[in-house]
Parts: sequence; structure tokens; C-alpha cells
Amino acid sequence: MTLRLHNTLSGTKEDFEPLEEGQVRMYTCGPTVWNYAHVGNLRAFLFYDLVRRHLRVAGYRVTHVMNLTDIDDRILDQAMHAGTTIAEYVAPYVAAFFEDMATLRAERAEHYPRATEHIPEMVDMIATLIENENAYIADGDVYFRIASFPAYGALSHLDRAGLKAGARVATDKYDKESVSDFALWKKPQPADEKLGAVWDAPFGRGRPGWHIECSAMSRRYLGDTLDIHAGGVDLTFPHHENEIAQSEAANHKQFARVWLHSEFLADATGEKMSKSAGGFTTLRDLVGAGHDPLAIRFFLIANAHYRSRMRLSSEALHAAAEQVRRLREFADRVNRTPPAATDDVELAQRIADVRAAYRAALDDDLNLPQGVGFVFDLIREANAALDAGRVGPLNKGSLQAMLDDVDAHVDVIRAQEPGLADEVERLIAEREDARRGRDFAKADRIRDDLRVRGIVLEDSKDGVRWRRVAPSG
RNA sequence: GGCGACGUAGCCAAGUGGUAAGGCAGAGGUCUGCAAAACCUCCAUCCCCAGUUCGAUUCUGGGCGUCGCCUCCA
Repeated sequence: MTLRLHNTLSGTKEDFEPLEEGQVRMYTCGPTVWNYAHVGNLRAFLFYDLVRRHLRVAGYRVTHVMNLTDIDDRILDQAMHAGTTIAEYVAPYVAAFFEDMATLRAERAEHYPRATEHIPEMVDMIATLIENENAYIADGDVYFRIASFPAYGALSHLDRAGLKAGARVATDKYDKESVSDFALWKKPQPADEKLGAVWDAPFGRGRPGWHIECSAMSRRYLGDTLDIHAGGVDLTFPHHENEIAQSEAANHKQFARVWLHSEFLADATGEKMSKSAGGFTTLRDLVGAGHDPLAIRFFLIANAHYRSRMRLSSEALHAAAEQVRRLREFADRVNRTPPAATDDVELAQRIADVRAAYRAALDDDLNLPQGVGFVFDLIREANAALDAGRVGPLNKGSLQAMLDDVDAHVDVIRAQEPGLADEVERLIAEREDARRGRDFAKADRIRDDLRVRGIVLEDSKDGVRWRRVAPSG
């Protein structure tokens, strides 16, 4: 089975083959830590997580780099208003980013380079570009000369004529040769020194532009050519286009072989969620409203294909929560059901087919929603087989293996909230004591308290089981 | 103005040139002391029009609608 990925560069799905056999070098655009990430940002970050997980399922070793943009205009503005340095301003948002990623069970990348810690790499690359006349100095700023890079526009399929005709072009407050030339380095503004946002460079003191960090840091950690570069669609132009121009002009090598772009998440009104536009929802908002992080994770990666736009709604989130519940309930049932004496041959074949179909769906440009659909089909059949006592030892093993296949991507089935299980088990034991002592008031109080916290108890003849639901008051 | 995407049941959503996965919600039923879980049954002809085709939701053209990029943006 070959992994096929939709490459923005060609606009088609291509068989994936890394440069070095068995080893994938992947760079993904991370957060600008000027605020909390909103769930739209997180959709992209979880998409990266899905890519790296499936690459490993497909047998590759992965070196994944995700940058943290810790200097840009917004950060400068905010730090100035807060009367602090950019480093201090950014610290809590960096921490929040890692917390959010952990809450959503994203695997850690191998490297999280920060822009401000890689100024020498950027200065070095800019110097090369100036030397090669791909860049020029104008009034203390350094700009990339797009005219020197004929391939400019290949990724986003925008030609420069189109850019010039655009209704919204930069005003000429800068002394640029061409309106679409972009900044590599910016001369210091009066406040920058106090903000801790000025560095020395042979071409003058100042700070880096936004795009250069990705070119410089990806080269530092992954070399001249990346197997995969991923980001949100809105980064295609100009950010990724500019990265290509900088890197290829400086390195004379292809920058990234495959470009993956994830679609954005829309808010409830159907419009793109965006920080600058105002209304946006953070993970904290959703969790505070009682949504289970596992459901949010499942919604963000499995509700729709990564190249489809998706709308955030409480109904969709609830549906995702139910799907997670169903997966976990089923896994739990398979695990605790003693196998029947014999295996069901037809069921065995179905499980094998579904496992193959699931894998094929993921190999086909990471179609997790489709793969999950196949799995839910089988869960219904397997539940019926369990009802009928037709699940033998081999069947049980392959059902567990199938769930492992799915959890390799979704990672919500075996996930446990640390410490929760112990506490709930303790309260259940306390409640059982109370019931034995005929203290039903206390027993019911414990059950009600847990219900408020989002834990439902189910009494069955095999004992008490518990599960997580949305908290209720 | 330029470029592009999308429009599938109440909601989310996959998909295919041969009469449309899955989840949520809803209705009825089985099981159960009750509840829960689980299972069974029911619930769409794919925005509109024209064309290509034996046959189109799937291809082409037009229309309508929604949205994105062209500016910071995952």
C-alpha cells in the first residue's frame, strides 16, 4: 500500500517517497505566541499530529520541527502596551500552547525552535541573499527582490501581474523596488530596544521579518530540502511562497518536496475563525463549557477531511463526543468479554477487510473520516456478535488490534485522565460500602456528585462501571 | 477586479459514471427489576437548468448561493 498525499505544489495526490529511505523530514508552521491559540489554529496543529502519526504507521521515522514565532508586529504591540519585553510577554502563551497540545494529546515534535533563538541563522541567510543580489537594503530595511526569483508564485498559482492588479496592495510607505517585495529584516523602531527586540547584523541593527525564520530554522534542523512542509491554507500565500523564494535563492536546492495545507475551521456563522477578526474560541473556552478534550480532539481530526472546511458547533462537538464514547465503550466491552469457545469465520474476514480498508483510507491522503466510518460499521456488527456470544479468542484479538490501528491516529480510546480513575474507583468503593450499610442517601449523593463532575455510574451484574460524559449541573 | 473552493438527509460528514458510508438528533421495537449500554427497523435521489452518456449526485457549460486567498492570519 502506497501512501498518497495531496501536494499543493502539483495540485494533485502523489505517491509519497522521502528523500532518504525510511526517514521523513517534516517542518510545520507553528503558533505565533501573541495570544492563546484558538481551535482553528489547533485544528492545523492536530493535522500535523495526524500526519506524523500516520507516517510512523506507514513505517517511517519522522523528524518533525514546529517553530514558535515569538517575534512579530502583534507581539511588539502587545508587549509595548503591557510595558514589558517581548520575551516576558510571550512566556505565558508559550506555556499555554504546550498545555493545549498536551490536553489534546498531540505528540511532541522533535524540535520547537523559537525565532528569537535563531537570529544568527537568519542573519546568515539574509547575508547570503544580499550577496547573491536576491535581496537589497533600502533605508535600513532589507527586502527580498522577487524579480530575482522567476519561479515566484508557483505554489499559490498567483502571478505577479495578478498581484499588482490586486485591490489591496501595500501602500508605498516603504522604499521598496516592487510592491510585492517582502521584508527580510526591519530596522529598529524607537521602542524596540526596550522591548528586547533588536539584534546586530552586518547589514544594520534590527529585527527579522516573519518569513525568514522558517527558512533559516528548517535548514538548521532539517537541511536544505524538506520532505514535507505543512501549514494552514492561509499560509500558502504569501508566507510559504516567500519561504520558497528565500530558501531556494539561498540554497540553490528545492526547498520542500511536498506541501500539505489544512483547511480552516469556521465559527458558528460559517466564517473563518481568526484572531484579528475578533470572535474566536480557545480550547479553554470549550473545556470550560464542559466539552471533553478527547471529543474536541476527535472532532478536529476525524469529523471532516483535513482539506475540507469545517464548522465548529456544539452539535458537531456533541456528535464527536458520542463517537468517542462509542469507541471507548466498545473497546471496554471487547476487553472485558471472555472469548467464546470458537471463532466466527465471517466476522474474522470482516475484521480483516475493515482493517485493510481503514489503512487504505489513511493512505489515501489521510482520509480519517472515511476510515472511521468503516470502523463504526464493524463496531455495530461486532457488538451484535458479542450479544450473540459469537466472538472467539482470535476474533477478540483482531478486534483489539483494529482498535489499536484506530487509536494510533485518534488516540482517544485508551487515553486516561491521570489520577481520575483512582479517585473514581475510590468513590465507587465508598458508595458500595454505603449501599451495603443501607445508607442509600450517601450512596446516591456520591453518584449525584460524580454526575455533576461528568462521571456516570452504571450498575450491572458484573459490578459498577463508570464513564465520562459532559458535566451537568 | 484577479485566482480558487465548496453547495450531499433536521445537524456534522464520506464517497462513486450504474440508482448515496458513518456519526449525532428523531420515531418504533428487542433486551433489562429500573436505568444505562447494546442490537433491530424507519428516516436523502446528492442547489437549479442545459449538455455529454445506455445511464450523472459523480463529467462539461451556465445560473444561484456560501466561503477563502490576493493584507496579519493555522
